[in-house]
Amino acid sequence: MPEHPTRRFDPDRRDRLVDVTLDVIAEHGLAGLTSRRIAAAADVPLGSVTYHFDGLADLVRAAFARHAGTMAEVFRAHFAGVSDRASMLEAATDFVLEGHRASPREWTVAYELYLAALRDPALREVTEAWMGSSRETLQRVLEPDLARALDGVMEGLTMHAILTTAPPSREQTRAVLARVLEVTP
Amino acid sequence: MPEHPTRRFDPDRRDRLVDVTLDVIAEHGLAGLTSRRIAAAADVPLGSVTYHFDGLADLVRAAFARHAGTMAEVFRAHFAGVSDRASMLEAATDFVLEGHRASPREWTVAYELYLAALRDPALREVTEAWMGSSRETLQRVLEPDLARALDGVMEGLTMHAILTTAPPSREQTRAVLARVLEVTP
Amino acid sequence: MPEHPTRRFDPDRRDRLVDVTLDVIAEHGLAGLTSRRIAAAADVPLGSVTYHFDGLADLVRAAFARHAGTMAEVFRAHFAGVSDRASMLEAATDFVLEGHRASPREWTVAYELYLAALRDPALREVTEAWMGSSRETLQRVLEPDLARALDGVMEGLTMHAILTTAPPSREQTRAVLARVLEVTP
Amino acid sequence: MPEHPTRRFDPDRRDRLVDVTLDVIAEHGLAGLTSRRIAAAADVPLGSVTYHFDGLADLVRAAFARHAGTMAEVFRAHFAGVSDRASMLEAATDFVLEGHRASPREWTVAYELYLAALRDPALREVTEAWMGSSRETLQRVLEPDLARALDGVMEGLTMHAILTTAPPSREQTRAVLARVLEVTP
DNA sequence: AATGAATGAGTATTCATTCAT
DNA sequence: TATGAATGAATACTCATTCAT
Repeated sequence: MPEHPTRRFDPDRRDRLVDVTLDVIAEHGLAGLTSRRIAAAADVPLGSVTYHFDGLADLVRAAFARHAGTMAEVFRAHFAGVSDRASMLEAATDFVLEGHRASPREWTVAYELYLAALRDPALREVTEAWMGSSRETLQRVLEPDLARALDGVMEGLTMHAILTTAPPSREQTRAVLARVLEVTP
Repeated sequence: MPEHPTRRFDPDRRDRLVDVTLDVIAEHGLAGLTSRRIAAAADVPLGSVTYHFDGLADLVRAAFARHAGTMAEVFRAHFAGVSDRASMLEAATDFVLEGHRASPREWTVAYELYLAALRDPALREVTEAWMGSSRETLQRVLEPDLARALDGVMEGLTMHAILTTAPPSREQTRAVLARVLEVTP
Repeated sequence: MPEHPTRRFDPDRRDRLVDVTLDVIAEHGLAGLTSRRIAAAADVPLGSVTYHFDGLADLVRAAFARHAGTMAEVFRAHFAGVSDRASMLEAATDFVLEGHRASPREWTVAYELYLAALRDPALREVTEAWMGSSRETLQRVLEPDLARALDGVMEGLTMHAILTTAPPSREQTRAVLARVLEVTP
Repeated sequence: MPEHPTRRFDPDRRDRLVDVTLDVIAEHGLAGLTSRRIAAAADVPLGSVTYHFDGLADLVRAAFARHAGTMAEVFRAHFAGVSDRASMLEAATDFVLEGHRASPREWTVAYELYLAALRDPALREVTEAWMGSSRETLQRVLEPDLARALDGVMEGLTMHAILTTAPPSREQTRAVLARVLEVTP
């Protein structure tokens, strides 16, 4: 008695493959991503992967695009209530600290995307769009140069927080962001 | 007609394999790193790779360790002449701008290392040591918290500069670093 | 967004599949013949191939049978006006020269059929019938042995003409056929 | 106890793969040629095929080249003792009759080569060289035009003899060749 | 009657690693 | 000491065919 009694109808499969691909990238890295692992994680026969996508690269692009879209939306939502620099400071501080605490998986995938984008122009479009979206979000309150600077600074602080075993304190993070934003802490 | 005319004496081979491994990682990513590519790039027989190292993972660790060591030393040298916050500002600004201009290859490899370290504890030691060295360098002039903050900020600005098609201007970079360092620009 | 806008009524589809199969064989060879290529070339959904035929082998047989039938009819028509050896010589000369010039595609398919027939008895019937028809056509004017000989000789000359980059001249071809037919040129 | 006790040294393997490839082509046709079948027929692990050759196409080219070379040499040897048209007639008659009787396998492979050459320029070189060699052999005794004609005629008669269930008689074959060669039978 | 989704067997090829030489 | 030949596991991908809809 087979484990999959010939599942003939599964309309969300394409979607699930994309999600599962991000899981596999998070766990094994792009270097450890294989069709087999994806198929196994999605509980789907191997041939299904190349049936739904034009090869693994195509699936990877779809997955990264979804990830970037999700991340951009999370970013937008996180800063939705911000109306001035003072509240921006609080939101940015939270973002860095929560970011590395609550979603290391997401950041790991994001860094894989960054790296892959250096070699794949199609992914470059994804990262560009994501960056653009982030800056737009920040520019609701900040002038362009400052938005860009803050974006870079948050990125660096988050990254270091994720890479370090000893994460920074809230005060440290808040203090440096306050100076970048020229807000008196 | 052998491709390798029996090069029997080649004492630097182990070293060269390590260097060449970094080249291959820079060009093809960790995902595209194979023993065969390394051997070909080093103009060395395939068996030589697993003869000199206990498998590919071992060679990768040696390569990343060398890379981190080199980068730490470059960092130390770059900030060697810094004696106060004002000169630190200039050095940091140069570092970010030159970094993304002059050595995208090195940064690419560094990001590969960061990601790989998330999964390989042995590499984690390498990144920790590197980070420690960087902070030590900065702490010659800055108090620990500020050193740490500057390190993260520089990382983020460099990374964004490398990922973006439109790099930041020197003024922008300098301005944000000045605020982080609390130096009047 | 379906690629095929539900073409529900298409009575000639079976026929078209047979024709298109010959096209694909001509272009990619029997080794490169796949259901997918046929479906794509016929602008028909993949399932349609195995819906109308009992598998690919069945379709291939139908296609080769049609090809042989068409070729036999062309042959018959070409020699329809021949009434004696002299006019046979002209017709045969034309056949060899036009054959390799005007329809290399058809000969290519024919050779694929010959080879496939060596392994598939069902196709053997097709080639036997075709050969029989050809001889019958020639025997309208020639005695059996000569008909058979001429058939073989024309085959060989056509084949060499198709395979060679430098095709033979009309005079050469005519001269050798004249001797075979014992007609004073 | 494995059937292959890790056979580590087998210097003729490359050669054997080429020979075995011709066997598989003879039995299954180019359409039925796979690396697995070759490996199994050569009693060799699968990876060995692509270790010794740059892909299956490369091996196929090597195999066809060897086949053509062998066939050309057989041809040369067969006609070595011929000194005039009369002895040429006998040799040619034997060639056609023995050819289809003694070596249908060889001719099958040859026809596969002809077809493949229509699509692969590299194989075209092989067939051109073979044809050139054949004509050279015949031109030792015959003028160029006649050599060419005889070559084509023998090809056609052999082919028909192989394809037909009822082979031609020696008298028939001899008679038509005599007329082509303008020798009184 | 017709098809798009699905599948598992099969494809060529690449891989890190082993080991007889 | 060093290597080229060798291997079997793994790779991505294609295939003819099935079948629920």
